[in-house]
Amino acid sequence: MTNFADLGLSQKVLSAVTDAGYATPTPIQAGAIPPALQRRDILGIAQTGTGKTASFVLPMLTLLEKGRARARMPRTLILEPTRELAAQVAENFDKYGKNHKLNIALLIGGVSFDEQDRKLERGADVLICTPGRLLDHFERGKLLMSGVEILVIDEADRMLDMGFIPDIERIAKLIPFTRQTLFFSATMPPEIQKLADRFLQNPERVEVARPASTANTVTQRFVASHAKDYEKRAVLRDLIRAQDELKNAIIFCNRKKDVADLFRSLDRHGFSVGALHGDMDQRSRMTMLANFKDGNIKLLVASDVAARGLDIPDVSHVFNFDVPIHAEDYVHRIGRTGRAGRSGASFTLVTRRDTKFADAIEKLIGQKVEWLNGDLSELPEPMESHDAGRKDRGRDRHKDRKKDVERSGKGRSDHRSDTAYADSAAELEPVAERAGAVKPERNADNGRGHASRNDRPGRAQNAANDDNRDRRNRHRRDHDDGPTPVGFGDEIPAFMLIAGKA
DNA sequence: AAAAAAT
Repeated sequence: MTNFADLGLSQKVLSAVTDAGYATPTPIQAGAIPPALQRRDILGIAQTGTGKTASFVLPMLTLLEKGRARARMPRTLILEPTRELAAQVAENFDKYGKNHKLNIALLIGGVSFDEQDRKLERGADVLICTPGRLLDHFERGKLLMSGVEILVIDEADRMLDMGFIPDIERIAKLIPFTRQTLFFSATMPPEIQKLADRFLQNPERVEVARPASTANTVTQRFVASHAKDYEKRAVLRDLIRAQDELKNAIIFCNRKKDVADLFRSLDRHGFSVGALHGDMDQRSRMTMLANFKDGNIKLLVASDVAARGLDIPDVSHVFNFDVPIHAEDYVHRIGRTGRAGRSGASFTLVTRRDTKFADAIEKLIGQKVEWLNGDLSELPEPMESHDAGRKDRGRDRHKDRKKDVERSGKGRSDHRSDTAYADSAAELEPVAERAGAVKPERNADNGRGHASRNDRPGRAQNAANDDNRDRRNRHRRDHDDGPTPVGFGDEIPAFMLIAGKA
C-alpha cells in the first residue's frame, strides 16, 4: 500500500497532509501526484469525492517551492466552473499550504475587484478562477499570462456543459505552450477527448472508478406525487418528517425560481432551511453554504449549482424535489450523500410528466429504483378533482387568504389562482423571524453601513418582486377602461428616433 | 422543462 511519504512530495507538504489527518493517498492521488511532480501533463478522469483536488494541489505546492512570483505574472492558473468550487480549491491551498508563504488569489465574479487587483499586483503564485472574471482582469490589463508554468483545467466536462470551452481555449492560447497542464474531467465524451488532445502533451492518463458510494451506500427511492407544486411540497414535508435519521439534507429543484419558492414554503412551515442558487448575491451564497456546513441550517434548497463538486461532508439525505432533466445530474446530486463510505438516503419526487426522465435515470445507473409507497399507478386521485364542493372550498380559502393578508398589513389584491395559495394556511402567515432559520437575502448586509452593489438582494428576490408587479399590472390592465397612457403622446423627440435606429 | 458564468 502506498503512503503519502512515497509520492515524492516535499516535507512542508507532507507535514500539512499529516496534520490534516491523512496517511494514505486515494487512487487518483497515488496515480497523479508522482508524474505531476515529474512535470508531466496529466489527464485525470475522476469524479469529485475521489480526492481529485488534492491530487493537483499537493504537487503544485511542492513545485512552487522553487522560485517566486512577480507582479502581475501569476505562476500557476486553475480554472473552475463555479465560484463555490473555486473557493473550495482556495481553501485546500490554505490547508495544505500552511507551511508555505504563497500568495493565493481567488478571482471569481460577484465580488469586488479591489482585493483581487491587490493580490495580482503583489504577484500571485496561484490564481484560482472562474473563466469570466479571469478574462475580465486580463482585458483590464491587470495580469500577464506569459509566466504561467502550470495550468489546471478542472471539471472539463462541466465547463463544456456550461459553454465555457471557447473561454478556456482563449485562455490557453495566452499561456506559453511549454507549460505543464493538468486536465480533469469526470467523464470523457468525444468533445472532451478532442480538447484534451489539443491541450495536453503526452499526458499520463489516470482513471479511477466512480466512487462506490453512488451504487452501494446510498438508499435510493422514487416517491410518486401529483404534479402541482403545493402537492409536491406536501409530499416533501411528509417525507422529511418521516425520516428518523435526518441529520441534514440538500433538496434539489430544477429551476432557480422553484428554489426560491420551496425555500419560502419550508421556511414558513418552520423548517431550518437555507437556499442556494446562482442568482443569489455572492455573499449570501457563501454565508448559506457556510451555515449549512456548520450545521446552523438543516435543509438546503439548491439548484444544480450545488450538485457537483461541492465538498459538504456528511450530508445524510438528498431530496430531488424535481426529477433532473439530464440523468447524469441525478448521479451528481445523490453523490452529495453517502460520501466517504457513510450511508445516505435519497428520495426523488416523480410525477406523471417525469416518467421519461425517471426511466432515463434507471437506464443510466443500470438498476431499477424502488418506489417508496407504490408507483404512479397507485397514486390516489388528488383531493380536489371531481369534487362537487370544490368551488365553495376555493372561495372560502380565498376569503381566509384575504383575512390573513389584511392581518399582516400587506393589502395585496392581486388575483391568484386557487392552487397558488392552496399549500396551507401556514404559508400565508407573515414570515416570522426565527433563530436558526437563516434567510438568504436578509443576511446580505450584516454589519455593513451601506449596501454595496454586491449586497443588493439577489436577482431571485427581484424576480419574485417582478412577478408580483407583473401580476398587479396585468390585473390593473385588465380593468383599465380609460385612455391608454403613452410616454410622449404622438410626439416622439427626434433624438429618440435616432437612438432607436442604432 | 434548467443551471452555471463578466458586467
